[in-house]
Amino acid sequence: MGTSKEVPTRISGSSVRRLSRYYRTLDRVQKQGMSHISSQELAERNGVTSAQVRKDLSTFGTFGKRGLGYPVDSLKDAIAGILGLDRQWPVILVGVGNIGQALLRYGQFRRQGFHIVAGFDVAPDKIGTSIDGVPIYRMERLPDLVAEKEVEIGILSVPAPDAQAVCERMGEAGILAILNCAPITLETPEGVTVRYEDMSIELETLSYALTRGGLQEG
Amino acid sequence: MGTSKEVPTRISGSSVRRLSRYYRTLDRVQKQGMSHISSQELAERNGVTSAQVRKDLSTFGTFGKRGLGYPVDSLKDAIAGILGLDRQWPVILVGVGNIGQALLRYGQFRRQGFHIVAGFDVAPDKIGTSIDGVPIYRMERLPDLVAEKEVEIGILSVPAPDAQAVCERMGEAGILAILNCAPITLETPEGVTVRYEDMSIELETLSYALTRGGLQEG
DNA sequence: AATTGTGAACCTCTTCACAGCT
DNA sequence: AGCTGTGAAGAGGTTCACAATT
Repeated sequence: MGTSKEVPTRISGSSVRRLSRYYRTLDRVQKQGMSHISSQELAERNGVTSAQVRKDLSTFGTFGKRGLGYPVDSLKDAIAGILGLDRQWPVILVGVGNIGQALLRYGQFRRQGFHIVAGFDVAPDKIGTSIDGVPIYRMERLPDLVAEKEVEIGILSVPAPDAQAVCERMGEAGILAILNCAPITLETPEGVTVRYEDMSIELETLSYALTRGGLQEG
Repeated sequence: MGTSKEVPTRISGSSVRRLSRYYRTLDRVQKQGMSHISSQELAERNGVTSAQVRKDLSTFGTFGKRGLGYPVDSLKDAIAGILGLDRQWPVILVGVGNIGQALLRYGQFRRQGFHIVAGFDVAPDKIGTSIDGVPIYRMERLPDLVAEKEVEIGILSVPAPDAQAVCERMGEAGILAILNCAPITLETPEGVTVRYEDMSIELETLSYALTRGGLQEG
């Protein structure tokens, strides 16, 4: 029965990530036919405390029933609404190299509502082809395709030395949110949100943990 | 001249990630022939404050010269030592699918000291082949190859439903650190460190930012 | 004059603990 | 009795601001 509260001013990235994980859990238990779930169980399945789960949810409304737990169906819908997963997001991908191609072929995104509608690259042998049904265009087409398909989200998977320049072109083309897979810190254009997907850094974090023994936080 | 302090008990993941980024910046400016760099400049290039940079470094020792900044060469070496980047890390990869193959072909890891020495899969048509020079084995070979090559780090890139079981087999085989690319929260075996590389969650974070407008933290 | 290293202040996120529903 | 929702307490991480040093 998600009583919606006033929009909370600003939520931390970690809190949003946890909501995504709860959503997955709810999707899974829903398929198993479970009708209610307690903060305790949601917590255990996600490696956090039950207080954390309740706090995260209470930021956005009152979803549970005391003594009973949370109704799976309506909580799932509520989180979908909060995260904006109750719609389709057209996405473009710039950089159809090794990693970019794998992402184009990764069907999971589409299933979750993120539909890659176009790829972009500079390599002449890639332009004009299509990968897993996604057409590959030359970089010059970026602005008009972003406008035409009303795309707000872009995946950046070019080599590190090109990433900053491409990031700027994406911003100019009207992209508002970038998932950066290049191993470099970007100077973000005004009004654009950037998230990092950086495997090298995570490997180095593991290297640190093995070298020094132990890390705070999951 | 990195005076090493007593080993700090426990460092946050974010702090380690920032050190990785500083390391990259140092690598870049070193190639440009810069001999010293200030906390201010290191900060700007990484989107943090100069106090943050100084605090991060001071956890591990005294590396700078007041009035001058940090000597690039020796600071880079010091961070390499802290993160354990002053050696080669043999790595195994389990799950030679779409994403796994891209990672096998991604040369960047090797350049950073993470050398994928073997891939594992259940598909008979993959077993016995090799991808970009990395031989692919059947899952049963996991324990003996981990032992033989003295591998501590593993990349997990199997489909979500198989991830928990594979994670446990990796733990039993002697793997101590896992980079999980499957979109699911793992119940970590005792003594094993896990990091998540979860593009779907980052996309959902972007979806949230676009829907609700704004996110805390970079 | 410039810039580090760091205690103290500040802020944010997490956990506690318990009142209040069901 | 069971479990949520939440104010208050507690931890942890970040920034301030300035003495110390080159």
